[in-house]
Amino acid sequence: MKKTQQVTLSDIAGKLGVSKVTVSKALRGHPDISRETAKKVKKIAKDLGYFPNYMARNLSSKHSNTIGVVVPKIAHYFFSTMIETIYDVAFENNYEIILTVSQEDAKRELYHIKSLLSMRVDALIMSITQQTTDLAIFHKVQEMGVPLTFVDRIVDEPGFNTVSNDDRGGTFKAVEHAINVGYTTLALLGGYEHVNIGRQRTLGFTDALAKHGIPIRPEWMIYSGFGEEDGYRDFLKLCESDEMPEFVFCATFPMALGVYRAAEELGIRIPDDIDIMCFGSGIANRFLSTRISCVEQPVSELGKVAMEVTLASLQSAEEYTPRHVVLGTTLKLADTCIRKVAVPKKIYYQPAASLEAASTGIDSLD
Amino acid sequence: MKKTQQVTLSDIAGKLGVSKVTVSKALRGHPDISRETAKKVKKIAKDLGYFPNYMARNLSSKHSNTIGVVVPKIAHYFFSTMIETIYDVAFENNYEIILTVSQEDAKRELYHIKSLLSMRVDALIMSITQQTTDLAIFHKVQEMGVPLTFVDRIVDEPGFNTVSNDDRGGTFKAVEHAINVGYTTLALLGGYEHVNIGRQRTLGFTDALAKHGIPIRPEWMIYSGFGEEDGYRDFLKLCESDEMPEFVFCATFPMALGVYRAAEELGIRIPDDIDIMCFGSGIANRFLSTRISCVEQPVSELGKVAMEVTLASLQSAEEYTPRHVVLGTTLKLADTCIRKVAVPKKIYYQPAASLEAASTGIDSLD
DNA sequence: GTGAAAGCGCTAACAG
DNA sequence: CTGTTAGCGCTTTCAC
Repeated sequence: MKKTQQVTLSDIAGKLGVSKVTVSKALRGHPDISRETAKKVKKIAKDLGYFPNYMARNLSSKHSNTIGVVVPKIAHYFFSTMIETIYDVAFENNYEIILTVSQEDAKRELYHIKSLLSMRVDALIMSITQQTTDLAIFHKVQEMGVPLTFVDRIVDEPGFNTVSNDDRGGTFKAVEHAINVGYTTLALLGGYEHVNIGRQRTLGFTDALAKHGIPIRPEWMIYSGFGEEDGYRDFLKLCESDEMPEFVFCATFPMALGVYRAAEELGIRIPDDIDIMCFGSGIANRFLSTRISCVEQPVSELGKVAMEVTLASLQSAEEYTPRHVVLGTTLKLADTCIRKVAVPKKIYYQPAASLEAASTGIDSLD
Repeated sequence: MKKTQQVTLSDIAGKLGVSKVTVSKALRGHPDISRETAKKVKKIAKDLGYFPNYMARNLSSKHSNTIGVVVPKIAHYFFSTMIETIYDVAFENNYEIILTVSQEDAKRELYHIKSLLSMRVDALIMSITQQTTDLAIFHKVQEMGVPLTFVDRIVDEPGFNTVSNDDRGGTFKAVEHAINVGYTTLALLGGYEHVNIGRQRTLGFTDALAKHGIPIRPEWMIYSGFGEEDGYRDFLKLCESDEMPEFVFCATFPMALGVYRAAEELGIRIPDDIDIMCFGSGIANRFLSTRISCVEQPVSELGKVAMEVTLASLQSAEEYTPRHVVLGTTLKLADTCIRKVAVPKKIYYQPAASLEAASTGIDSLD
């Protein structure tokens, strides 16, 4: 479809018998222009249905008033909430957001970053994918003088702003709580170790075990991803081991949901047979019959702070000094890990009757 | 922070001793250029870390390869899912999406549309807010020759593309199902009547009642919004009426969730004491102990079709003929409205004992 | 206060 | 195949 001829500054200028510079200034409220002409200009602009052409404006003014955002997912409680806040803060500050979605695909992420750079965004905010390993583009961004803020899924490199949760400390608190509750055999479903949040949450887990002199059992530390399906699969895998732990910590809420579903299908009761906690929460939690106790992360706050840090970098005249903000978490107890309920079970060492029951559960999985 | 001097076409041209036009063409794979020079150009471009400046490109080429999207919310199952699909289709077609969020605020919506127009998006996709009444801007968009596609929350005006659910038919199916199950006293929580989806779903409801000769009782048609809180409040209001219906249809899933919560707090059992269904679903449904039967809407499909329709409008040479796509829905039965279970109760006509129980429930609300 | 000139980085049209 | 010439619509000097 062919666009209608747009009205331009010159159109207004011609109509009023002034130059387009005057119009441009008038429209932007430049002090050069008299109140009177300004008013006249604005009226005509409105009558003509004038819309400034940002492409042209940005081309000459060298900045776009635009911030590029790259996230792995959007139909996801954590990200959509964070993004919504980013939009709100941007709106308050007259910035426009250009949001792109990598779908957890590093190639697509790279594509979007390049695209955003080509659109000449003034700054970049991103949560990297689980696959991202090549950091070259980030250094390129840095060279180009475009402030870059990592949020939640951060990159451990100097030179960039980072805004994250206290992943390690939060996990530590939760796991220590579980230990205090009385559990001595604890497992971790850690997502991916090569991803920052996975690594940090793992450290929080091992910190707690170390502090309380509980030996770490590698077979109880499982990594396969951060999603619900991963949690589901991890839990099944855990069930195959010779001995079951009393408690499982999941690196994300979706993973815990996967565990929840798997346990339900296997007829394993939470928290009676096995107890769980996780990092973060989601909408579904309110509606579970056994709501999962979790490390509550300040989701909106992450987005807000990321924007603030980014705007601050934009303001600083020359080089910006990268900032690193770590937000605190709080333990939120619901229906799990309230008191010790689990009885250590060694499924595969149990009498035949129980074994049978367990495997029936497994079969029902299909 | 000051941006680094960007490398331009001329830089590459200078380095290679050719003109910038050659470079421009080479980079875009224009057939004019020989394979050899093209290769050389690309190499230097890469070495220099060249990024095309889209502002400049778009300014001269008159289109931005960009589609503007305006939605009321983003941290919301329906919209985030739809948006994700929009992003996917855009990506496949080499379009960039500029997403804006109106937060159900008509002023903000208007602001964003203007902004998008100023960014010279090639087309617009939108779901209007619940407040939107002034359609002037949409006609302006039309005049400017920018294809506009409404999705889900559509506007009943000629000249625009619309992609929506079969709201009326879907609701009809559900309500008729409830009637077939045996219910004769049915209520509707309809959201807002002035919003298209509210109006259509209301029609579906009344259609079904009319067909089966069931009188419409205005006090059982409540409107106050589409959110969870609205459903919650509406249900409390319903409870205040002299007589309770056997069945309630909610215009959205969040509303049904509100009803669910309210009922739970009042000690009213679903579906035993009152049965419900709703239009649409959400993540939480899977985890409810009583999963709500619903009219399933093709959420991703809405986004996909909206994009396709929009792209088609973009392709058509001159004027585009507006298309109106209505997507079918399917009835998805879960744990509600399976069979008639409700016993008509007239709470306020019951013996004192029951009355007391009921009001205790209400008190516990705080 | 106002405007003329120059140019942002790129593409389109045409000429060689 | 390659290059020249003209802008796209706006802002930024810098004269007047």
